[in-house]
Amino acid sequence: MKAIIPAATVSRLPLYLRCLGEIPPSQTTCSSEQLAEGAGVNPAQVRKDLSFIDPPGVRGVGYDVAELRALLRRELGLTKQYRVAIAGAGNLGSALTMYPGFNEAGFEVVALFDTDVTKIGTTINSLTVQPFKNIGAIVASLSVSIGVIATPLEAAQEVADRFVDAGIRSILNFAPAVLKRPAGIEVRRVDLSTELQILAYHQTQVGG
Amino acid sequence: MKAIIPAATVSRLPLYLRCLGEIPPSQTTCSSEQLAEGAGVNPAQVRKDLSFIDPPGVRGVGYDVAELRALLRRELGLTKQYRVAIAGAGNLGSALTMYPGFNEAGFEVVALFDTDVTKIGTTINSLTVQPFKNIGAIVASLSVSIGVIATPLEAAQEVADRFVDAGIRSILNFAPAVLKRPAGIEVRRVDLSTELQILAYHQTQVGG
DNA sequence: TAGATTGTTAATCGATTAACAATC
DNA sequence: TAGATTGTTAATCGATTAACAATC
Repeated sequence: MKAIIPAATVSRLPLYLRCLGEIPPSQTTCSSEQLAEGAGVNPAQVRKDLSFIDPPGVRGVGYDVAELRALLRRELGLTKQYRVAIAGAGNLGSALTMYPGFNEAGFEVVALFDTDVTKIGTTINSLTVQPFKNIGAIVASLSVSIGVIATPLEAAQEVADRFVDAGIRSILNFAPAVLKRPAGIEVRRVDLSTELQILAYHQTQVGG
Repeated sequence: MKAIIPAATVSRLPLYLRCLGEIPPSQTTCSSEQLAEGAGVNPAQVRKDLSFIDPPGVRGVGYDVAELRALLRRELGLTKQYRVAIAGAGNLGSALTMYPGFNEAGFEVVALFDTDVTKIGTTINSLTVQPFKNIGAIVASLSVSIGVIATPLEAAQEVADRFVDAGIRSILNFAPAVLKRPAGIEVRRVDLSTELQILAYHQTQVGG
């Protein structure tokens, strides 16, 4: 069992990884200050974060770019490919299916579900929309490990329950719902309307 | 000037608001425990959060649903309508333009920009895609106050700069970039790939 | 050696929560 | 009154950051 990395640190590691990817090959070493700049955090934060993963840093020199990159990928579990299923083939689900960033980051969308009979059987990004009731068999046969909920609010809890039944333990939820789920199931919520509401609050603050 | 509400509290207020919206009209009062359940937090957290906005709570009774709802909407600045401009008319930008949750929450997408000449002039959700270079005039004439970046990474900083030039002070950024910007400009970042990477990390933890 | 930069400690800061008096 | 539930304090917890010895 690996050391437990604080959640706040885990959420910053991908930023460091991205920052490393933007460093030109001519530069073989980088400092915590450079990573901090790229991630928008404090240099001490970077060093503290990296201290959880036994980093390849050399005092007076910095971090070896290639080594740190490989280490971060290993720690984040990105050395293997993850297969993703998306529930909800509406505008958002379709856009996510075609989102290039997922593939770039090593994730592959392999299944797309909907309950709407007018959508089932249609093809989006060379993926045929499947009836949601087949989720169990499809998730098992395609070894899906991450489920994405891109359905309306009303369907979200039901979809989450079926995902869990099908053996999925990681869920990315775009519906504005706080999902009930058993222990051990990780849910990340992306709530687009809430993000705008938070921005709206700040407009009231700065004299807008 | 209003009291400053901690950022963590601000990000939970929309959850309480949503929870209140789901309470049937027959129930005129609700407890911190009920709100906590709906938002997935501790009841003490709810009371503490609400204490920043002088809540209409009555000891032994609870909060008046209608009053608390109105207060939260007022505090979050949701009593007025906000106009939103989206940069990037690709799959994600198109999906966001059609996202029903924005309108439900009181936000109106009034402009959609792209630099791609094959997209300019086409119509998405009855909105004509505009050339990005016209952003200044359009933002001013339509009183846009929130900008959304749904472009590829390469264009994100440039779009942010133009948004700021055009007078936008609140930005929702879907590109995986940490944007440089002047003080007083609020940016919320939604990084879809990073969310998956965080989920991937947890799969390495629980024995996946 | 002098300069640079890490790794780590300890201090600071802020957020969460338990506890309970106030009070309906 | 007894029971319920808020508002608030104080304790706890965890995250951030300044500082600096270690060391290349």
